[in-house]
Amino acid sequence: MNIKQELPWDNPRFRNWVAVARACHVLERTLAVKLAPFDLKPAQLDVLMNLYRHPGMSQHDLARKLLVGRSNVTMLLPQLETRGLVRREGDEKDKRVLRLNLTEAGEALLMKALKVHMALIEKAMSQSTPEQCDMIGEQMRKIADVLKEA
Amino acid sequence: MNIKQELPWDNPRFRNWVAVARACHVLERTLAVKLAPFDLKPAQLDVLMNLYRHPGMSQHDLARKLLVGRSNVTMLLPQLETRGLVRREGDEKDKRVLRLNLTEAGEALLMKALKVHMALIEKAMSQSTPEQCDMIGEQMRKIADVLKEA
DNA sequence: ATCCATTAGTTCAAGCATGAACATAATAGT
DNA sequence: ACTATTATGTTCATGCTTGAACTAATGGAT
Repeated sequence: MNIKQELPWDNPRFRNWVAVARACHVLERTLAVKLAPFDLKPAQLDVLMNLYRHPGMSQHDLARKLLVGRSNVTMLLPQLETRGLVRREGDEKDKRVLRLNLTEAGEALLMKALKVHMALIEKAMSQSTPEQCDMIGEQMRKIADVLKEA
Repeated sequence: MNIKQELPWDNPRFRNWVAVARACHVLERTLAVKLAPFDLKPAQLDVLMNLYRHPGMSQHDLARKLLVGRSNVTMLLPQLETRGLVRREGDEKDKRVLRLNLTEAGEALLMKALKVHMALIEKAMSQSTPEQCDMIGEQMRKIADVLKEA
């Protein structure tokens, strides 16, 4: 049997996925640079975005949304809390969980950072027609679903 | 002026890009799990793949291909060299550069790991038609180009 | 009531990636 | 030839993420 059985580089799926990964990587790095003036990392912006959309969520739920470990959330939050961007208060009924909310300052900073994030994504996706863009999103959601069951 | 000027969540481009980022994230994590039996990280597999396709490349070139810093490559290579997967020899003409090559063992391990990688990507992209898949790749390459000039 | 399993959050050590500062080699200008 | 600039690779301190081990609270079974 041939060692070099149909090399991946000849496979369209492979080549195209590599392109996806590269685009993600580049956009992530670029975002990090653009967020530096706000003293925010992409991961921190993700936290603020999720708390804005889901006020009062627990750290566990946040970790699942962000696709990271619970310990990561534990390490991430104190920084934001100390900076007065996030408020963390224990749940009355279940004393294990901590309810997370944005402060005024947190929401204000989020709005400023979102403008930068939006502008970057607009720039990146401006190459695609709305139909192409929707199709990409649809396929990517399918991929995430398929892999989550793996 | 309204603080909540057209929130990003209503913007198709934003929503769809978030899907791209999530899909990337999930696939990367899944790949890490599937590569564990080979004692390989995704980043290390990337190195092997690039050395296979571009034998004799320098560390600087490798760093650019991988979109990482030069120091990262410096930290990454000794592990692979010690394991006998990669050979590093100084260039004759330019004594600054180190020429990188896969060993027999490195190539053999790469082939095994590639099967896993390919299978994962096949599974993920099997949802898309070949036309959709190509279109996605094309758009993503455009995105990477647009952002690199940023 | 008591025990056991589950769940939320924390702590900690290890592994990675980064950027700045550095050493060395090549090159261009004079 | 001599100097200044540029390029390659390394070192090191920092910060991020992870997974395993831990504490504490909840809930269900007997």
